[in-house]
Amino acid sequence: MEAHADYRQILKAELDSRCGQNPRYSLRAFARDLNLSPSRLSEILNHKQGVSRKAAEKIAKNLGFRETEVVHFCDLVSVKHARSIKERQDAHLRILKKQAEQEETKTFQLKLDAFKIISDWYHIGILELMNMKGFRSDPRWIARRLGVTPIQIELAIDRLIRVGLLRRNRDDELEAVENDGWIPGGVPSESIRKFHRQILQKAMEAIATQPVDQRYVQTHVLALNKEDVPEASKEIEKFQHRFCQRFQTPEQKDLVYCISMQLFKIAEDGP
DNA sequence: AATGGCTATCCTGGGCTAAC
DNA sequence: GTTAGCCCAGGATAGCCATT
Repeated sequence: MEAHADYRQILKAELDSRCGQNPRYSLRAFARDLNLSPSRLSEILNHKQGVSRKAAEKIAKNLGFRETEVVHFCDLVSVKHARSIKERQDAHLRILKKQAEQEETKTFQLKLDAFKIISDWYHIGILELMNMKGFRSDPRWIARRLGVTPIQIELAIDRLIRVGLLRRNRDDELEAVENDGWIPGGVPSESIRKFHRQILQKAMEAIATQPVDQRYVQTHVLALNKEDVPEASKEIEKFQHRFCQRFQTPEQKDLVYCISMQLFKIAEDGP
């Protein structure tokens, strides 16, 4: 059962779902299945009448809810219609508790998703692949291009949809969602380290497998003053920004490339 | 504790309108 | 004509609450 603020929303959603599955299903049919008169159900759905906890329990059971869902449904009813203040307050507290639990689960899932997205390079690969000419939403097609398994791609797509970086349009085709580059849920530093390790691994593979005319690998070793390191980092950042602006243009592309630059210490001056 | 007023639920039955 | 959705009236019932 989805989280709704109102028990009427649950009933309407259920009716809607049943009508979707069976075009001949109706409010009357729903009333029959819930063991209510059609007029009574109509009045409930249209805020003309309320429901007692006892009646709510019967309805929830007729909807096939699990025990905890029955209680939650009854609480949503009680908070609106219970006659005693205490019963309404108790139901309200239970609803708040349940909402807090659901929020916690959702936040945790988002954090896990964000962690996976930044730490497994092919998530970003899928998003970049979408800018390619002839992009196909077929996980097998994407998997072949990125060199990972279709299952990994399917899971990655689900994850990207959950965090709101991807969506499916009416034709079930994947679409990137406009965003400012921020991944919901925050990104733990360990996942960023894992991401960089994977990219370096990919660079090593490229050196071994890609022809020279299809890759560009340049390394310079130079002596630097400690106080110049921040400025050097800033210059690399500026270059990468300029580079991406020049090539990340709206038209369709035919390849996905990775530019990765490192500036790190390989030797220190002696004591 | 018993009582009565008040309010809301629950149900029945009938009727209206619109779509098929 | 049938069906569906909605509306209304009216009565039985149940729970709350203040008063006695």
